[in-house]
Amino acid sequence: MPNQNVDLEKMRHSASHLLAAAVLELHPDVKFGIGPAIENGFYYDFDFKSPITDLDLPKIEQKMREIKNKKYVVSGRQVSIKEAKEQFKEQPYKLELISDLEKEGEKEIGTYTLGDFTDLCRGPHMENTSEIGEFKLTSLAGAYWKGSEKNKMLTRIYGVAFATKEELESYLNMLAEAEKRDHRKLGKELGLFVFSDLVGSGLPLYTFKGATVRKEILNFSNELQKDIGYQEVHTPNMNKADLFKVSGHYEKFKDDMFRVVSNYSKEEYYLKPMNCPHHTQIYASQKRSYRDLPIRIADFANLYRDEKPGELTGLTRLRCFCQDDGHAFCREDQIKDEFMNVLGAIKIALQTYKMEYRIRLSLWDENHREKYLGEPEVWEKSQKLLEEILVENKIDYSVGLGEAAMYGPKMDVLTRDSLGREWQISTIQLDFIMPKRFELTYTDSDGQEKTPIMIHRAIVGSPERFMGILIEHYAGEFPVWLAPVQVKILPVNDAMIVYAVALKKALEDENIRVEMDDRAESLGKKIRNAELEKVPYMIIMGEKEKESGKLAVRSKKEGDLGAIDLKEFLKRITKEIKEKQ
RNA sequence: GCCUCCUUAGUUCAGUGGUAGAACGGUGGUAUCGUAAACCAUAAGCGUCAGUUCGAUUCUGACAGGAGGCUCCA
Repeated sequence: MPNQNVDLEKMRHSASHLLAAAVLELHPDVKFGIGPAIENGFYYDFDFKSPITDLDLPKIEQKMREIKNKKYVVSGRQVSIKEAKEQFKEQPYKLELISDLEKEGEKEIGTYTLGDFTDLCRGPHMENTSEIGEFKLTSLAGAYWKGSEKNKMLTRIYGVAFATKEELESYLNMLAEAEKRDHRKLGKELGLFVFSDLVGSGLPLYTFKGATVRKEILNFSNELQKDIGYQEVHTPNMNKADLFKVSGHYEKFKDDMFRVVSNYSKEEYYLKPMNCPHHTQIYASQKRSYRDLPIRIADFANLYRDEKPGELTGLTRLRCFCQDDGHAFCREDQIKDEFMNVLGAIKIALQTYKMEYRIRLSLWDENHREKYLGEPEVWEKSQKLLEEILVENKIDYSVGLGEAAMYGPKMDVLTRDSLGREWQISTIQLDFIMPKRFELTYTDSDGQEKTPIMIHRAIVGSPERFMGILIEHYAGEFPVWLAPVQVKILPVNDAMIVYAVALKKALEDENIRVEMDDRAESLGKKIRNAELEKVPYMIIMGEKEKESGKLAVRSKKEGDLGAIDLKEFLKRITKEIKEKQ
C-alpha cells in the first residue's frame, strides 16, 4: 500500500504540471505560483491577467487531455541559480522562490519540462504524460500567495486525480454520498436547528429536538467531568475590557470580540469569547492553600466571537456557541495527574460516541514569538512536560508547529467531518502564564506564596460543533440516548388513541422521550414519517395489541421486533439509554 | 475580510425580457386504515435596494444570506 500511495502522490503532482501546461497554452500571459499534490488530487495557483470563471474549467480540462495524449516525456534537469533566474525571468513568483532557495544556500535548482512547459520543481514526476491517470478539475478558489493575507490573492484551480476511471468515479460518488449526511442538510430535514436572517449569521436557533440533543451532549460531559472532580460554575456573558487587558486577550483578540456599549458608563465592555479569565477571578476570590489544590471548575456559558463572515459554516464555526470548558488550578507536582484524569474522561467520551480521532501536540512557533505570551524558558518547560506525558503514556501523536494557544502548548483531539475536513474537538492546555498575569497565588506547605498552574480543558470542545460532527457521524441516526424522540407511538386508528395515550404516559414515567402520531393518516404514512425522522423505536397500537396487551415494536436498526411485553421493552430501552449504546 | 459560484412557495426543485408551475408540507373536507406516501379541494413565492428597458423574477451593480476555498480560529 505505501508504495502505491507514493505513486499516486507523484502522479497527482504531475497532473498539477499538466494543468499548468494547459493553462499556459490557453492563457500565454499567465504567471505561475505553485502546484503541489494534495489528498485526492492537486491544485495550482495562477495569476491571470483577466479573471477566469467556472466555465473555463472544462476548456482547461480538455486541453489537459490533449497534452496528456501527446505522450510527452517529463524530463528533469538541475540548473544553476543564475540559469534559473534567466529561464524564469518572466515569472515573478518563480523568481521569488528562486531567491528564497538561494538564501537557503542552494546552488542548483530542479526544473521539469513537459512539452513546451518548464516548471521550477524538485520532482519527482511520472516519466511520461500518458502515465498520468484520470482527473477532473473541481473548483476555483482564491488563495493568497505564500499563504499570507498581506500578499496578492492568486487564482487556485483544484482537481482530483486517481489511477483509474473507476477509482475517480468511486471517489466522486463518495463525495455525493457525504453530501447527503451534511449536518446542515440533515439539521434542516430533521428539524434540529435553524438560522434566521433577522437574528444573524453564525447564530443558530435550536428547536426543541436540537436543544434536546445538545443538552444530552452537555449532560454527558458534565457527568464525565464530575467524575474527575470538576464543579460547574456560572459566569456572565460579558465583562469589562479590563479583564481582557490583564489576560492579554485584549491586545491580541480585540478585533475578534463583540464590543458592548453601556448607555450609562464610559466603561468598555466585551462579550466574552472564552471563560478562562472569569475563572481566574473565582480562584482569586479567596486565599488558597496548597491543600485546596487542584481547584477544578467548569462552565457551559455562551461564548461570542466576531468571526469574519466567510469563516462561518453550519454548526462547526459559529459566532455564538459554548464549550464544555473547565479549568484546573494546580501545583506543579499535580500537572501529570490532572492531565491524565482529563485525558481519561475524553477517551470515555469519544469511545461512547464511537468517534475516530487523532491527537496533536500543538507547540508554539519560535519564529513568531509575537503571537505568544511569556518567556521562551517557560515555553520550553511546558512543551517538554506535555511531550513527556504523551510519551510516558504511549499515546500516538503528531506535532502541530505554531498551533499552540497564546498562553501555552496544547494537546488537541482532531476528528473529521463527512467531507474529510479536520476539526478540533477536545483539548487539554498547559498554562504557566495566565495565573501570573492575574497574580494568582496559593500558600505552600513552607508558608511561601506560590503561583498555581492553570490547565484549560474541554471534553468535546464546543458541544454545538460536536453536534454538527455527530450528525454527520451518525448520518442523522442518533443512538437512543441522544435521539430527540426515542419512541414514536402510532395508533392504527382513532379508536386506539386512548390506549396510545396511556402507553405514552407509561413510557414518559420512565423518562423516555416519546411522541404519538395521532393524525388521521394511514399507518403506512405514519411509519414512513417516523422512518424519515429516524426515530429509533416505533410502537404500533392497534386492535391486536389492545387484545393481547403486548407491544408491536419496530426498531430502526433491526426492523420488526414482533410482540413484546411493555416490561421487556422498557428493560431493553432503558438499558440502551443508560449504557449509551 | 478576500476569490469563484449560488439565492424562485415552509421544503425540494421546474421555468420565462411581457410578473410563474410541480411534489411534499400547511389549511378545509371525505375515508378509520396493520409495517415506507388514501382521496378531493384550497392558500402560499421570484432575497433586498438601485440601474438599463416601453416593460425586469429574468440583464447590470450594490447589499444581505448561503456553498467551496484562502486567511483566521483564544
